[in-house]
Amino acid sequence: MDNRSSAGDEAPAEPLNISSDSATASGTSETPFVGERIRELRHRQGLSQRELGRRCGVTNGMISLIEQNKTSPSVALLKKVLSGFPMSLADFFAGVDEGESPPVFFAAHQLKVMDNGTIRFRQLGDHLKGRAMQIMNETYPPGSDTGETMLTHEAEEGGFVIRGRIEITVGHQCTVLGPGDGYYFDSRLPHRFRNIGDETCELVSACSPPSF
Amino acid sequence: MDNRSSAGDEAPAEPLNISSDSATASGTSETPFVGERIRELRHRQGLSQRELGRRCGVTNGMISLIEQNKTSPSVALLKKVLSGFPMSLADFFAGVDEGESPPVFFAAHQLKVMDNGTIRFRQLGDHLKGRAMQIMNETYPPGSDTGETMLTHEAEEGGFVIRGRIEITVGHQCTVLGPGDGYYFDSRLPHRFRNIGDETCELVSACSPPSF
DNA sequence: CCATCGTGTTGAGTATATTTAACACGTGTG
DNA sequence: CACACGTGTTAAATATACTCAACACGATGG
Repeated sequence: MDNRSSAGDEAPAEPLNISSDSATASGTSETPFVGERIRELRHRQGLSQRELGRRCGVTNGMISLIEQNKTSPSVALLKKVLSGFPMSLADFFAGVDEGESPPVFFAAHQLKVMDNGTIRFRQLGDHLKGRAMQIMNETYPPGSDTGETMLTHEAEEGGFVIRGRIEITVGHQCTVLGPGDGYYFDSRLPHRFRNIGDETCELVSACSPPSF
Repeated sequence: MDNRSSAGDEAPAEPLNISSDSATASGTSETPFVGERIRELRHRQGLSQRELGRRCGVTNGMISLIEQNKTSPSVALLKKVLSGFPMSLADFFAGVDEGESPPVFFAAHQLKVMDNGTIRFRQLGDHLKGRAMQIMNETYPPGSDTGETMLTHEAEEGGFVIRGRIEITVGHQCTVLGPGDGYYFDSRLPHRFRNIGDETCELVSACSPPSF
């Protein structure tokens, strides 16, 4: 009935550890910022390790180890610790790797242009990493269509129609918008932009956080 | 020299456990959303537990346990898992307790209008609480001026000029932008918008997070 | 029918997170 | 000086996270 001796169930012939994968995605799984941020938050509130521990139901020793990055706390424990400040998990991780971004102005010809063949996107700025938003000026010729789109990551997007008309479908809702109209929705919902008129449509959109 | 036998070093006469603290701050230290979100993200990418595990260097069994909320992963492991999508810790926790916001379309006459006397702001949506962005269509008559503005809270803002010309000062930088040009800066820097031409200027701006 | 590949789950063993209770150092006081 | 109280750190014990390898179920194909 069973296949216990079947050939290679789970044969990790090679370690497959992160060693070679370390170049992938966002890195090495080390999280030194956790300890630093906890200590900073605690000091800002003028608390000792023991005081904080008593507030949130965690031992002082554990807080010491976390702050020294000698352990990587479980999500559950980290939540307990943060409840002593108080601060949410989202807020804790939100400000982790933000660098101070210098002010920038963009002349029209300096914008990053992406072209779909038909639809043209003019984006504010090139490298969006670390930015809160992706702002674009989009041009839809008559008949153009994005097809059904679905962003994998959590985001919100919205925008204004500048000229022309465009049909927007979000989830099960569908409308045609004209100049001065606007939209705002959760990017995880499937959405589609389609120019069903005979005039080119232009709009300005913003997405937070950036989708790429 | 030492005080090893000192009275009550660390005398937790009462358990002081979370039992009574459970009502404090943001709660019970349970994090059921972690498993749900991981599973959702994995399905959205069409990955099996084993595939995801191989990508990020975590065993399939561990992913199974996480998705069932039978364990609370360490921050380090969660980071490894997310690197398989890829998604940052910040993005993961950012959308944790947001209610699903319904898609919304706004006809031009339904926009919330705010008026400075001279400058007119037409805002996408009314109650911005819980939203990632504040998107506005702004109209600056000739001679209008915001004066020096400084937001107290951390935010970024940017936008496009639709028509007319406007002088924008951010920190120590100053430029005049025309149709098709754009800007993007950190809201904490002092900034000022001024129409020094003889034509009304219109622009679309976005700010994340919303300033009010 | 049995074998093979796929999936997700689970018990046992190992590594590590977390607690408990001590330790070391500094400060003020009798 | 001894002593009480403050801080942060740490060894040993315990609880739990994490891995490894199996198990159970379903689909496909000989």
